[in-house]
Amino acid sequence: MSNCSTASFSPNPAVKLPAPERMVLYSESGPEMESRKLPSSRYKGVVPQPNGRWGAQIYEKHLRVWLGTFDEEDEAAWAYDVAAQRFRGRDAVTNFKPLSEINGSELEVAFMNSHSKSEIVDMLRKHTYKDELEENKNFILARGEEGTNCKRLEEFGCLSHSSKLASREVLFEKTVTPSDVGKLNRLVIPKQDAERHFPTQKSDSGSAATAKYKGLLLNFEDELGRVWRFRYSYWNSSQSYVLTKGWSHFVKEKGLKAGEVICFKRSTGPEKKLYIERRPRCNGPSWSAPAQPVQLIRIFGVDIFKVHGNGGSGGVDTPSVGGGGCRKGKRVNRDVEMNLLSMKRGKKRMVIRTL
DNA sequence: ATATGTGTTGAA
DNA sequence: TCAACACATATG
Repeated sequence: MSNCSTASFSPNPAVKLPAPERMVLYSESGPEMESRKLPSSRYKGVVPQPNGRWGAQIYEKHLRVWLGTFDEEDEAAWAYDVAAQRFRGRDAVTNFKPLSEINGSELEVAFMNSHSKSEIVDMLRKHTYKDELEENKNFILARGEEGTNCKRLEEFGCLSHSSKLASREVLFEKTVTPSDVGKLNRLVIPKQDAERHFPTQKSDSGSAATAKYKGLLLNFEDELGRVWRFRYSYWNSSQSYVLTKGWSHFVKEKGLKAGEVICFKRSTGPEKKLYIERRPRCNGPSWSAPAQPVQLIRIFGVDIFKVHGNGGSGGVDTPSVGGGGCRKGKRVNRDVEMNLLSMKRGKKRMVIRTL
C-alpha cells in the first residue's frame, strides 16, 4: 500500500509506469559512500538487494515468503504477480494485468492451481516457472489425437476433473469465419460434418417427408474440462446446421477470432462425450503442421510420450518444434528422448536416452 | 567475498 | 500486510 498510496500508482500498469528517480537515492553522496540507501521499488512485493538486483516477496499469515532474486525489477514484479494470483486467487492485487483479464490464460490458471503454493514458489525461485508452464501447455495441446494416457496428464495436474480419463477422437475441425465470431451469434457447422457426426433429431415422427429439426442442446467440454452448452439446430432458411444459444458466450470468453480453428472431438468410450477445443495456434514457422500424434509408451516403468515420426528411422522424432516459434525447450533429434515432466519430487527434468 | 534471504521493526 | 534495513548465512 505504501507504494500504492501514491496516487499515481495504478494496480495494473499495463502502461509504462513513471520511473521515479531512483538513482538520486544513490547519489546522496554522503561523506561516506557507505551510507547509501537502497532504491525502493515502484512495484508491489519487490525489494532492492544490496547488489543492485531485486528480490520478490509475498506475505501470508504474518510470514514472508521469499520468491527469489531477479536481475530486473519488473521480473521480480512479475514473480510477485504469479505468487499473488496463486495465493490470493483471481482478485489478487497485481503489478501487471491479471491473468483473469487476459484471453487465453486459462491454461496458465489451470497450471497454477494444479500446483501447490510451495511448488509455485519453488519454480519462481529457481526461475523455472515459465519453462514448466510451457511444457505443460504443449503437453495438453498435443493431446488427444490418439489414445493418450490421460491419467498421466492428471498426475501432472494438466487436466481438470471430468475430462480426465476419456481418450477422444477428432470428429472435425472448422476454421471460424468472421460471421461465426461476429454478431450473428451462431456457428455454422459444415453440413457434411454435422450430418456425419452430430446427432439428428426430427421433431416430426412422420417418416420421410419433413426433415424439420428441433433444436437440441448439446454439451461440449473444453480443454480445461469446462462444459459449454450450445443449442444445435437446423436453419431451413439457409439450409445449414448451426450452434446458436451459448455460442456467443463461448466466443467472448475464449476471445475466439476469425481464422482460428476449433476442433470437435468425441470420447471414444461408451460415453460419447463431446469436446470443443481451440486448436493451438502458432504463427511461427516451426509449427506449420498440426500437432503430431502422440502415443504413450512405457519404458523402465516410466510413462513417456512417443511422437510418431515419419521415416521410422528407428528413432522417435521430436515434435515439429525447432528453435523458435512456439517454444524454446531443449530438444534432441534422435534416439529416444524422454522428458519425465517434472518428476514428482525433484522437479528436475530428466533426459534419458536409450541405446 | 559476495549474493541471497532472514530477523526485525515501524507504518498502514 | 508491507517494505526498509541490518546482517547472518549460503554459495562458489
